Amino acid sequence: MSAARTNGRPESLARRRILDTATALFSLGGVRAVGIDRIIAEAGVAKATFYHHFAAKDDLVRAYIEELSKGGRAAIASLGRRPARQMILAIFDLIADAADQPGYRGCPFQNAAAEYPDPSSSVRQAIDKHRHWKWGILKDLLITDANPDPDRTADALTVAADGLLVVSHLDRPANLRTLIRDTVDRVLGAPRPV
Amino acid sequence: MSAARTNGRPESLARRRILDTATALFSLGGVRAVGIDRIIAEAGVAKATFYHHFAAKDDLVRAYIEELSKGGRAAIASLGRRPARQMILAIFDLIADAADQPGYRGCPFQNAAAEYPDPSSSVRQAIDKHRHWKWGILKDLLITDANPDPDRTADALTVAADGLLVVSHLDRPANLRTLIRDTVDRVLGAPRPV
DNA sequence: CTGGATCTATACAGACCTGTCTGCTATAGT
DNA sequence: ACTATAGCAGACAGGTCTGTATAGATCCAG
Repeated sequence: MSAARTNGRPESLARRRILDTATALFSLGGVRAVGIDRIIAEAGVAKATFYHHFAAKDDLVRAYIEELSKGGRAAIASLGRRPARQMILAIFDLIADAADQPGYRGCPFQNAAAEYPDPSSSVRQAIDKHRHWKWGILKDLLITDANPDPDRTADALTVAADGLLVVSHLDRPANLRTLIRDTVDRVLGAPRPV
Repeated sequence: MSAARTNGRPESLARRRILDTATALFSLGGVRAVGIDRIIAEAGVAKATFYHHFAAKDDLVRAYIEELSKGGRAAIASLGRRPARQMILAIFDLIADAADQPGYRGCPFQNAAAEYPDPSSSVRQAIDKHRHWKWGILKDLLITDANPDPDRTADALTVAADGLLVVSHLDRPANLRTLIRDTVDRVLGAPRPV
């Protein structure tokens, strides 16, 4: 599956290496802080090759965002089927999984957005697309769960997810998984343990 | 009041202009994207003067964070006294006030943190200090409100505040004030309107 | 009245950045 | 066999960045 691009040819190996390297470096160090020179050096690729595949750095950044989005979709798809409520909890647990990774630096979508002030930039548009997709996933699960107000509750869950992503990075709470469960329970109105 | 620094002399006018200019430019454009040259140009200050007051750019960034923190404290202090629960809601409404500002670009603390990956940097430490202070404010209000678990609920409110700051910027919901009230109600367990 | 602090103006070093260009090689489809 | 695609290597232009240095003006306290 999916070693192919939109046309028939297989994806270029060099392009793949560039994208993988960029994903690692951007996530760890931020977008502006990582230069093209470093990316092509660590990817083992000539500069001309880079600019053959990407018209400018911003195109790489957009591809990086889309790569992250693809990864997020795959992570959720691989969760398997469960009841809607458990599904939501499993999705939120992915936040803890990410935070457990060494070198976790917070949500890369939020971080990238912070470096692109212009909301009409292609990078921000790619981020918007991902966020809209994720919101739709949550809403669908809430509908399945017979939630009385899925739109509004999806908003509240989005707030919770973003907040947990920020807190998991900046405050590094010891009991993150408990905090996640507690937060989801508060938003969905479940009885909270003492 | 308070035109004085730690020593007896009044705060330097040039330093004040630098800090005001930096606050405006950093908030709007990000930290890395705004250079020293632009700051001193718009502040109307010589470069030597800048480096007389700040040893390096990072010192200015730390001062910028502390300036923002001071502003946040002042904003909360100026709310006046009300019952604890209303106080919490008033604090959260400050998020909507900020989002209504033209050129709002999201929480400047979150944005600055995104540009400083190293948690031990002085910038991140200043951000940590501010976050800890804010958490304490919320906890104290929850104690006053006779909340059964003020620590855990302060965590949940912090999650809510950070999430609302992200969402108010990236999603720009039309009914932000309603979303804020709804979120706080869910976290504190109040009956939600249909 | 003298020395220190504050300030302006400007030039410069050295690093790093993005993006272009030239040359050359190898492979694969038509 | 020809040509388009993909790739490597490296130089280079032109800009921006931080931070330092030089040289002089102003003001105030001891």
